[in-house]
Amino acid sequence: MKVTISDVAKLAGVSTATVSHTINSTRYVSNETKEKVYQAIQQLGYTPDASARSFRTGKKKTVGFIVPDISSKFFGNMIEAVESCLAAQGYHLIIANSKEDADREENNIRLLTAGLVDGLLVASTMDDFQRFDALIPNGFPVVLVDRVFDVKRYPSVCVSNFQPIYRSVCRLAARGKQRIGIIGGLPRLSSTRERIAAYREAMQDCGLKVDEAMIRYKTAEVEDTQQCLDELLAIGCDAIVICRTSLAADALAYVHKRGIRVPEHLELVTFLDYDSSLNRIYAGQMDCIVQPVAELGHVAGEQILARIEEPDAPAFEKVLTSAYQPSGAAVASNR
Amino acid sequence: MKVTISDVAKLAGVSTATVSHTINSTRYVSNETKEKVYQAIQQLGYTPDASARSFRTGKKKTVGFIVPDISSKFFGNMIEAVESCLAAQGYHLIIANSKEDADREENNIRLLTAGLVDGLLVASTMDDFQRFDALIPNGFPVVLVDRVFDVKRYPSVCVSNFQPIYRSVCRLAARGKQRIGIIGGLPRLSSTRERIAAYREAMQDCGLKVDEAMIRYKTAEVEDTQQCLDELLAIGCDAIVICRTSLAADALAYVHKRGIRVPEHLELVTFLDYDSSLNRIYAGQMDCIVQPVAELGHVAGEQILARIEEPDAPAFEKVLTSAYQPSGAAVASNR
DNA sequence: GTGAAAGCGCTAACAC
DNA sequence: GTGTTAGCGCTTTCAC
Repeated sequence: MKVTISDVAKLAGVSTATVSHTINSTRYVSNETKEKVYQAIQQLGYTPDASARSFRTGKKKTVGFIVPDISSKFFGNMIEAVESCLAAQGYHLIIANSKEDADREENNIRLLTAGLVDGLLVASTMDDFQRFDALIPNGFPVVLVDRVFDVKRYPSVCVSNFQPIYRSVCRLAARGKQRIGIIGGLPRLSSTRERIAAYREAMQDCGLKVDEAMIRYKTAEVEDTQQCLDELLAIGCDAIVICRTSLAADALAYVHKRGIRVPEHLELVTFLDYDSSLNRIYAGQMDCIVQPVAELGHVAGEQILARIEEPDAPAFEKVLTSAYQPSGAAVASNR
Repeated sequence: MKVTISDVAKLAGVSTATVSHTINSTRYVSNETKEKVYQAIQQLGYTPDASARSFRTGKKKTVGFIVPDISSKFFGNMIEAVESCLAAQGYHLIIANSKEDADREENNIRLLTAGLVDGLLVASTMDDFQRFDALIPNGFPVVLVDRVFDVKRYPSVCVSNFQPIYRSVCRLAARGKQRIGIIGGLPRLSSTRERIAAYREAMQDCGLKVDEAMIRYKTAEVEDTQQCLDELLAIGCDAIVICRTSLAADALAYVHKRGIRVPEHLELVTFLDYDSSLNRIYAGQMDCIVQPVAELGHVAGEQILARIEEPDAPAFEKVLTSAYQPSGAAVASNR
């Protein structure tokens, strides 16, 4: 049978209120009484029931995090940082995987906001702000992570996408590259759009012509990275910017297979997770854009906790900056 | 203000019982009444409160998973599979990170079993079964994942560690290798112990001498993979078996840096996550042991759900087998 | 075919 | 310094 607070109270010869106040340090209890209570708790092996407690108080001590891809290094590292941050404050983390599917995301938001969590972190796969907004109960604490909407109604934590791409293109141009291609991620995501915009702007600023064929997207339809590469190489690209870590390995493998040498025949710039194994092996051969994933997670965790305390604080936008690791730079060793 | 079931009942002109039965399909309700209830729910925007519900029913529809390293590809992929499996049955996943620290694990077990989850998946970092066992409330559904104890009181799902290592060593020996080294993971883990045991047995069976210096462990103390490698090379190893994916990249990078060619000068065998980028690039150069991570997660999810339904079912042990990908084999392409 | 009402275990007024 | 007690929102037994 389950041991309840009144069992403890009975055995200790005090009221349930006293037991509650004792374990929660929520009002003065004499040392003598405390002693009796702890004794009884010990003896019965009592553990307060978390679900009764959260039902009563309305606080779940739990945060939900909806990610588009749990198993990726990018979100994996972020999840780790978020969990650390929450655990330090006695909060738990519920993970939901949207798999880049808006319907799944919608479903997850509904389930989690219905009394399961105190706040929600979302790396949204939605492009429609109205749809997202309609799902969030009034005043429910939400922090957007990594991906934002045009309408800035929710606080967000993300990484600057513009600057590193702009800089990459300029560096390539300065080294004499003329036909710089780019492979983006899902076109609907804010991060992808920002990166492509940066690419266009940099190309123009460097006096290079933007050939629309040099802009490719890695979508579900374009299954094969190889195909993207073939097409870019076919139209004479001498440098390629890769916007997703997950493509970098495929690209390198394929390029090697075709006997194309990096960076002599083709220059590559890629986003890379800091502790990706690729980073340790290939960093010297290409410019790498390393996003501060752990910091992103940490800040996201802090912010959602802050909003749980203070749901009506004004929305803010926090933008972190990526590290830039030029080819040839020494690679920091990693744990 | 929060909309409750009685608000709905009032508006619909029925009792709360009827509302409850309507939304849960738990007893007959006339179509007419149903209609009224749904109408009221719609109108008020009612959502049943999950925490009241779980308090009342005792079912949280939530499973905890304590992992030693959230951000690793191995556990990341497993988490993904577990989440899929649970989500399909309407369950949520709470993730806790023990960071290979027994005290953190203990704390997590305590917190999660205290009314937060219906069942627990644990990839335990503990070596002391008594300690672990004492933490689990009587009859609480638990499934051990990837790491087991000598005492088989809990059901478990893991991967055969013996066979792939044994086979690797035999293959290396057959190719004429004489001094085969091995770098294991944390010595206290069941997986590590099984692998080292397999190594010893295979070496003996192949008529090779086991030099204790050829058995190294990657612990927190031995910070550097390079040091392990240097020492193994110094004592003349002509092949090395690497038991942790995370070491493989470091090892390859270092070996390349030292100008040692694989597999001409040194043969490598490594555990590798299926979708590791290394897999796609280096698989041809070394024998790889690919663990069925997703299947592991899927089975673990199934099993914990089964035990939540049937907590007293006899403990079982499920052992999955790794795939063996010999060097030179074509690498399966990956999403 | 539906309603009334008793709690689930806990916290937090309010009372003394 | 401690006790009494009213619920939190829901499910479910018992009754009609």
